[in-house]
Amino acid sequence: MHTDVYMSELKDRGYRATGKRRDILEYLLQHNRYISARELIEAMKEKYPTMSLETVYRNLRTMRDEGIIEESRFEDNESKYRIACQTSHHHHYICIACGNTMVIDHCPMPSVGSVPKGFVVLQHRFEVLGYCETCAPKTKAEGMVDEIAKV
Amino acid sequence: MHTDVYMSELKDRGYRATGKRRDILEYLLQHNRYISARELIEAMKEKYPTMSLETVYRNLRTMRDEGIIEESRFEDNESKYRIACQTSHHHHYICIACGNTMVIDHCPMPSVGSVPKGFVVLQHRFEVLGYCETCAPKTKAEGMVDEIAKV
DNA sequence: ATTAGTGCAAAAACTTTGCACGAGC
DNA sequence: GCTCGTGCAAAGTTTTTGCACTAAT
Repeated sequence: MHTDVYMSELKDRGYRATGKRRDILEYLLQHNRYISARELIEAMKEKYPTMSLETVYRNLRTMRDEGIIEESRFEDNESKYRIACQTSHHHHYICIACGNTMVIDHCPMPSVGSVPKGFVVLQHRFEVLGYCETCAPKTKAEGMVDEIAKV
Repeated sequence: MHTDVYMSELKDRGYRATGKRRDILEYLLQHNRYISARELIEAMKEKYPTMSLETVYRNLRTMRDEGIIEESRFEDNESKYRIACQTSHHHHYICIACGNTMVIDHCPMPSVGSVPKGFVVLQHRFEVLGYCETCAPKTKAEGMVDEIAKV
C-alpha cells in the first residue's frame, strides 16, 4: 500500500522494482523501529530462502542514500535502519533493547541559538534512549542493572 | 596536568598508571574532538613504535566503561572517542570531517514533555552535525556537494 | 537487448580475545 | 611476587566488492 509509493519513487529514480527490495521496504514500513540487517535477512529467508545478506546491505544502502530510510547505531556495533519519517519533523524515544521508537514532538534546533562562526549545519540528531514499556521489566528481571548503568 | 587527575582516579579504581594509558588520555584531553582508534595509534607510534592497536582499543574501552571518555559514531563505520565533558551538562556541534566539537549550551530534555508510559530513560543524544569553519571550505573546493547532500 | 539486481565467494575494515611475557604495584 | 597491561597472532563481526548469472525494463 504505502510501499507502492516508495517503490514507484525508486523506479522514477532509475531503480528496479524487485520483490526483495519491496519486501525489505514493506518490513521496515510495518515495523516502527530500528532494525538490523541480520534481522531483515532472517525475516526475508521465509519467503526467499536463498536470499543473501549482501542483497540486504545493498538495498539498505541504496534506500538510505535515497533518503527513504535512516541509519543509526546504538549500543552494539551494528547499524540499524528504519523508515525515514515523512510526517512533520520530529525525533524519537528509542528502546535500545528492541529498537522500538516513539515520537518526540519537539525539535531542539530552534532553541540552540547561534551556530558557531563558519559552521555549516547539515544534520542533527536528537534521540532519547532507554527501555520501552515491554523491555524495561525484562531487563530488571534479568538483573541487567550493570548493563543499564553502562549504557 | 589535568591528565593526572584522571590517572589518579583510575588508580583509585584499581587500574594501573601506564605511560600508554596516560598518553592516550593526554592526547584526548589536548584535542577537543572525536578521535578514532586509528588516529590514536598513529599518534602513539611516535613515542611507542611497537605499540599495538589492541592496546588502544583496550584502553579506550576501559576508560569508556569508567565514564572518562565518550564514544560516538558518525558517517563512517568506526567509533570515535572524546573526553567526557565534566563541566555542566551540554551538547555539541560536531564536524563530520575532522571530529572537532563546539559546545551547545542548551539541553532539549527539559522541553520534551512527558515520557511515553513505561519508558525508562537512560541516556540522550543531541548532536548538530556539519562542517566546521576549517573543513567547510575544503569540502566545497573538492566538489563534495554530493557528499554533503548524502550526509 | 540492455542494464540493474543478486548469490557466491572473498576480502576489507573494525574490534575482540587467548596466551605468554613484561611492567606496575 | 602478584596481577594488570601489552604485543602478537588469531578470530569474530559487520560491511563491502568482484564476478558471473539472473531478472526487470
